Amino acid sequence: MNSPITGFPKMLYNPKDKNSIEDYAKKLLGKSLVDLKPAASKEVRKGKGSLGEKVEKFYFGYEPNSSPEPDFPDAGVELKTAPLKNIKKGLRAKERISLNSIDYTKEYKETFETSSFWKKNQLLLMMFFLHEAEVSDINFIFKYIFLWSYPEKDLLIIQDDWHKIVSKIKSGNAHEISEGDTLYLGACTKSSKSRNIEQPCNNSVKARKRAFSLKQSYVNSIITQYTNSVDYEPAVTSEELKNKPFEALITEKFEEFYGKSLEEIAQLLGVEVGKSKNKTAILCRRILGIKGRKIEEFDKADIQMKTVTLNQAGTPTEDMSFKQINFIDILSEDWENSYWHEALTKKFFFVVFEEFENQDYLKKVLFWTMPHQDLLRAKRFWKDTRNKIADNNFESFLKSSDGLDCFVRTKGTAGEVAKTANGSLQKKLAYWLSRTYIKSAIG
DNA sequence: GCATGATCATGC
DNA sequence: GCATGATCATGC
Repeated sequence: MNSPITGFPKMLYNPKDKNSIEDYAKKLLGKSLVDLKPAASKEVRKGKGSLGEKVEKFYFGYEPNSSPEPDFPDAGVELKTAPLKNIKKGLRAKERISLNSIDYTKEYKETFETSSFWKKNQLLLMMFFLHEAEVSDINFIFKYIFLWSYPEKDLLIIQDDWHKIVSKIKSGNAHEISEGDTLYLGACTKSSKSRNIEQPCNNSVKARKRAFSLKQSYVNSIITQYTNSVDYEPAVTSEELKNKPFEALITEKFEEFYGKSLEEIAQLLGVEVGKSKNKTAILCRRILGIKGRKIEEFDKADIQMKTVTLNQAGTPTEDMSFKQINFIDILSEDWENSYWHEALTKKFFFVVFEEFENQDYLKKVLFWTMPHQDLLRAKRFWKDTRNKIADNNFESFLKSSDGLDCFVRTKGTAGEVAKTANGSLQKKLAYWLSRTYIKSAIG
């Protein structure tokens, strides 16, 4: 134990026994920290992570620390308090879970088994609480508390993720690490205020400070597994993952249909796809053996599947639309927590068809993450758009003919309008990526 | 062939 | 009822 607080009652739990720790933690279910530990109200610290520190100090009775060991070293248990949000369908992860920060100078010398991530985070005591605006953290109610270890199949993907992150450090590209590089285990940026730091294999470019993290989408899957509300189907098996990386396995499943038309593929699979606008998306799921709507690994990794149709010149026939611009929300965003940044730092899965004599033929598929340089250009576009909205200037957004990667264009059902910050109404607009840019991305 | 404004189909 | 992904229709 790390320096127990003097006078703390002995043996509320056995710090060497994971089950004892879990049982003791579970006494907080349906309660807030201050319900059981009124003394916590004296602590003045606020902000992100402060509830976790208060739980450590007032509930478990040890001082928060930044040790490379798990919080309960003898039991191998790392404590994680994590916020939930309430949406229509129930409780969901409010954000990713940040784990230990990455020491670029050390991590790349390790194997997965000796890595800082694995040493500290192989067994997590999850303490999910419902976050509420305008409520102080000691009053948040704990909803789910349980020990979490990674299922074998997830762990195969997480190992691969760890190797991807480390290989960027090794190749001197720590400054180009993106959350879209990996599937479940991410390398998220630390506070935007922290200065860039040295990386070991590249003396000329500093890198953002990052921490290992479980992606928000993966945290959601932890919750749905715990609450038995899984609604997705797997595209690959553990056995397959032992032989090949996820991306290669998925690509293979599509390769056997390269050169075939939508109709031919449907026929070969013995499925009916109809004529709707989402027929391609349905067919893609069928190719992966998915009968329903959700693909387990795509869902957990938050991979954006996008279908692209090329004309005979090899240019996509359409630009690619994203969400509507929320004219009010964008004003309180900064770049790193903006919708557009989030949308572009995800991993994409492009399914590319080629149009020929009114038929669409499957040409290829690829996983893609936006390169760092392009993201910097997207940032300039986003700032321009945000500034114009802030100035109530809705007449001069960057548009398709400006020839940039990103532009603003209308979107929405017949004549729909949306509110702006000053209460006026404007035609609904969306973020778009130009077909020229998509062409260069899919190569 | 492309830029642009507009709208559809689906699902939640 | 509306957001989202996708596509259409028109004009040049």
